[in-house]
Amino acid sequence: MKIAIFEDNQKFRESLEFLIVTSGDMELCGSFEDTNRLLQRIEALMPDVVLMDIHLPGKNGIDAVKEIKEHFPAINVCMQTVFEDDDKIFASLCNGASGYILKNTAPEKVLQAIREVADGGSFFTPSVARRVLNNFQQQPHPGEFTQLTDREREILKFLVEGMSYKIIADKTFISYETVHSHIKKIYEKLHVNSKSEAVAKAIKRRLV
Amino acid sequence: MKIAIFEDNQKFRESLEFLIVTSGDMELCGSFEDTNRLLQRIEALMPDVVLMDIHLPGKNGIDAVKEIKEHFPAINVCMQTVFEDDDKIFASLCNGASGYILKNTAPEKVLQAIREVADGGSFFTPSVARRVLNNFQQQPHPGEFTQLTDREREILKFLVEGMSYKIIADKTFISYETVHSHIKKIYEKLHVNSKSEAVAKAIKRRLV
DNA sequence: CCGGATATCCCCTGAATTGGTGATTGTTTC
DNA sequence: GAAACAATCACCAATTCAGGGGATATCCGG
Repeated sequence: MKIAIFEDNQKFRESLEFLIVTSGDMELCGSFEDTNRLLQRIEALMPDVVLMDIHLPGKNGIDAVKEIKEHFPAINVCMQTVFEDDDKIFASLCNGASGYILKNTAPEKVLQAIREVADGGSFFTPSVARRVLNNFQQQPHPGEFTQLTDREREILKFLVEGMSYKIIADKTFISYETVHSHIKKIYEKLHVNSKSEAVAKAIKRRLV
Repeated sequence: MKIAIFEDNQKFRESLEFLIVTSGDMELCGSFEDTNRLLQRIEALMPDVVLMDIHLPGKNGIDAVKEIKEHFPAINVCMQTVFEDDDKIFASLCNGASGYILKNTAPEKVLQAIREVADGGSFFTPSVARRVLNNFQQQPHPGEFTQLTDREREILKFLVEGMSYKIIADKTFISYETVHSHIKKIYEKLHVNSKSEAVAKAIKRRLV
């Protein structure tokens, strides 16, 4: 299992190197303090897992992940950084990182994270996992959808699928005008006044 | 740290009980094979963490989480189950679970998960973490959005915000007819033929 | 039995959207 | 230098939507 490191802090980089080479099952195939010639380096080394810092000379780690995943989707990247804010976490994950651990993570946990990531799994520091989860849960404002009747919810779903009044009328065996009525009611309850707004709200509040 | 268990398989429940009582830092405050009188039990015991199975006599574990979190938001719940399908995972997490581990998880990892969850963090089995992550990333079909030009993307965003052609024209300082043109092009590229479909696709493929 | 909520249907009008078929001007690319 | 693309604008016809009126029928709780 080949590991590459991108980390600008020399002390920290050296301790990571030590951790890898003494791990027993990993091979350190590269260790860099910047992201210069990123793709050439990656291509030459073809690591299984990349440990990536965020603050780096050259392009930052978040953009680096994107590039790596674009060109080498099979390589799994694990972020390792001091940053714990939603922006950086989500940007990294959206760009394709498979793991996200903080720098205060215990050495054996770091190795564990690398192994999981290499194995196609994911590993988050608990506090990061919590943030991901919170974003995931994003409770619908209680009482903004519950107030929709079953029929209204059903019709809203059809709207989300992009159907016209007429098609919905056919699908549900009710008249065009009834669809119209329901939708008027939906708009009123959701405080919107067009199909696209209703669709946007429905999806964002996870009705789909 | 008080732990309560809900698990219908007797063997498995007993091994969990053993694990907890021998952990050193945890106290087993309750262990049940069904969800009857769920809230009364919880209220009487006030555990810090609940280990919850999904398949249970009485109401299932997913609904149970919802009830617990509604009435006792401070209690953290960790699912422990054999199910690894997106539906059950996401339903549990949306209902407020803080962790999700599979039944084949090593004992020490289970304890670790409980500790993390009690601490306000989250813990996922790596394969579950991966699913959460995938849902989070929702890869845009490569080349379905990348093919949109900057201008088109910009206009698509306005559509998602629910704006009309006219408003978009004003916002972008171009004519109504140009907006019309761009939108025609967008529909063509996304293979849709209405605002709401475009909006749905844009949101689902994470353009927002 | 009444009021309220839900589901169904109808009409009308003005506004917005959609789908064609153009055209012009740059820029980039081969 | 031609071809391809992006961005801009225009006109027209058909369709769809949005918002405003109404009207029944049912069911449910008090």
